[in-house]
Amino acid sequence: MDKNHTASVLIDLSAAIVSVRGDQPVCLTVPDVSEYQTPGLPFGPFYPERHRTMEIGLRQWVIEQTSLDIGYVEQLYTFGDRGRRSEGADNKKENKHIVSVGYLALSKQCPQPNQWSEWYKHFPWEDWREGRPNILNQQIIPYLEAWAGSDELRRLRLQQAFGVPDKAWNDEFVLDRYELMYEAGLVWEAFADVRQKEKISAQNGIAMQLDHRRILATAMGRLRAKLKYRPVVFELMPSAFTLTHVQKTTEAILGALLHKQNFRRQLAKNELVEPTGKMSKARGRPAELYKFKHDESQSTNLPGLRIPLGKSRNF
Amino acid sequence: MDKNHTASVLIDLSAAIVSVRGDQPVCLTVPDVSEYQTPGLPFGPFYPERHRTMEIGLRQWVIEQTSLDIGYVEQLYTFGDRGRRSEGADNKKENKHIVSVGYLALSKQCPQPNQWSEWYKHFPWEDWREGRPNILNQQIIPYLEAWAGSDELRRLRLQQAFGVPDKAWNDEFVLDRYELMYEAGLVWEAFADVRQKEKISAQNGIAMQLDHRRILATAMGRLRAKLKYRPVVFELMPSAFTLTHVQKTTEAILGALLHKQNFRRQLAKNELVEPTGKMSKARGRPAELYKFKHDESQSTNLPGLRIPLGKSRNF
DNA sequence: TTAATTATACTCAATTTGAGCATAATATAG
DNA sequence: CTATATTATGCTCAAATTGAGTATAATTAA
Repeated sequence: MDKNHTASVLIDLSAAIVSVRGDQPVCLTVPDVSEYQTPGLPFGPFYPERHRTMEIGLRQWVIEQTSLDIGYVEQLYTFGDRGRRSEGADNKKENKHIVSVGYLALSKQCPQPNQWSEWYKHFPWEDWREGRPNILNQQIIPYLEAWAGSDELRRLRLQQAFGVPDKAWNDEFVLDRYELMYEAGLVWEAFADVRQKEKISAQNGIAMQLDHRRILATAMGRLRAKLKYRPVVFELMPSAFTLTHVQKTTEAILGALLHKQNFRRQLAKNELVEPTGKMSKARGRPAELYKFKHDESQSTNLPGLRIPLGKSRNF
Repeated sequence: MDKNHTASVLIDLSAAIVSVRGDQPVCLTVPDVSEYQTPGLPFGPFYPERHRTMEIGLRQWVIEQTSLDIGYVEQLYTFGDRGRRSEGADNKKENKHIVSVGYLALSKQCPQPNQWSEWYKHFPWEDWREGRPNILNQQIIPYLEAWAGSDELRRLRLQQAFGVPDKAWNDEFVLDRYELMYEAGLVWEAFADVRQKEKISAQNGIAMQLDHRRILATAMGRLRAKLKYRPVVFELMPSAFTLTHVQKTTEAILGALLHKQNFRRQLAKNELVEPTGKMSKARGRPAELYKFKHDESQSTNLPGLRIPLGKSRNF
């Protein structure tokens, strides 16, 4: 067998470029021209001859295509089963297989509002800031329970991912939940057939092209996890900010509310921020403006702010 | 420009297959036939037409080539700059670029002892179980300080990675340390030139082929980190074990000693193990034999044993 | 029989956490 | 101008967790 032939692939560098607008985490998307108009993540091919590393390649085309200042970049995962349907009719003209390397990038600003898509429109079950999302009990869980039936392994995975019936919800398991819903046929992307697609339409969040929603799920989970032990929030903050602003940003990403005083205690103890002396002007009492104490290039390795998640949630 | 030509690559799936033999973490290696006889990690090409996902591809050739039972598998990182030297003379016959996807796999047994290589022979500065390794103060740190000179960024990275002069050693920053040493020309792999290679010979740990030592460093760091919040140790344990055995295995991987009583307290609190009723027979007082309470497929997501690292270290 | 070795139970102070109350400083409604 | 809403910040306090031991038990080896 000709190894070089069957083993040759193209590499796409896909980026979940995340920012926070107001109290909503958003993600840069590009519109789809095809019939379904599902948005997709921006991506570019990796040219090994031009770029020494893949991260350099990624930064390159992000600058070219978006002219965004992305500071923090982290490789997420490499997916070999891109659209997951090699039987599908989609890749007719391409003979080559495509492997996509997913990246998470953080951006302080998000200009051109219509290019940015809110996380929780794609994952409505992930935002618990106003309590347990209705969609869970009304749609997702009943369907998944039926799907699991008496299959022991399925029930176990259901318990792990969604916490049903008696375990706690873990905000980091975004990907596990999405994968389970995919397998159970609860998301649009799981169907190759047009008629089946139309049946579930835009329920359970807005779909994305190819495996892009999966990459976004990976990004969300990773960012939520990282937030708890590395000070990456500051990659999403302007140079001066109030402590409440940091908290709101953190809450947006976690999809959960935090105890205010304890959150500040952690920030203070970890000595991550220092006051600028200036004050913010808003509705209530003015707040001190702070700035991040350290060089941002360090934020990957710094000890980070342990987030006070509390017991009961919702404060 | 012909995009399809310049963007086409081959994908190698490289595996750091880790086990623990006695009190030493080991890694499966394959011997090198070239003049230097540097060992390498096992790897196999990814055939997208044959394997639905890359993890399936990896498991496939591991079974074929090693007939090992690897339970836990985790994708580590995808390296686009394989040998890091596209100018080098090594890839003369190949026109294709190679991207290597690194995996971490855990194995309970390690038969054929000579095929397995001890971690700390490749990374002697990473084992702190008998105190701070001499090689640090005697060789590595002085050299790195000279290399850093008055370069602010270099000194900062030195502080981050090696804790000099006043920060604590972080056992997870294995890759950062290796990368720094690579850049500073402290490891064999950093040189393309034969004469330069011979100058540093086998100091600073046994070298490996291509970027394999980098992949191993990534694996070590990731496993050390994971150990602290997920019960992956049990992927390295036999079906029945003593608590001391768990601790010794954990210490081997972390390269640090732990407080015995507190370690057991964590195990007890997290309800990860249950007694089998049988006893071990060894030198001192016999110890209860335990078994892992949960299905091992769960160990990826379980809450895990928070390791009591202590303040002063060395108990 | 003693010493060395290993296992396990238990203690206790220090620290960290979860959860809350109290008070301060501003804007805005009336 | 005063009351009220709103936000910021200081402080308390019990509960839980952690770090670091001491004490004692059950073996083997000398």
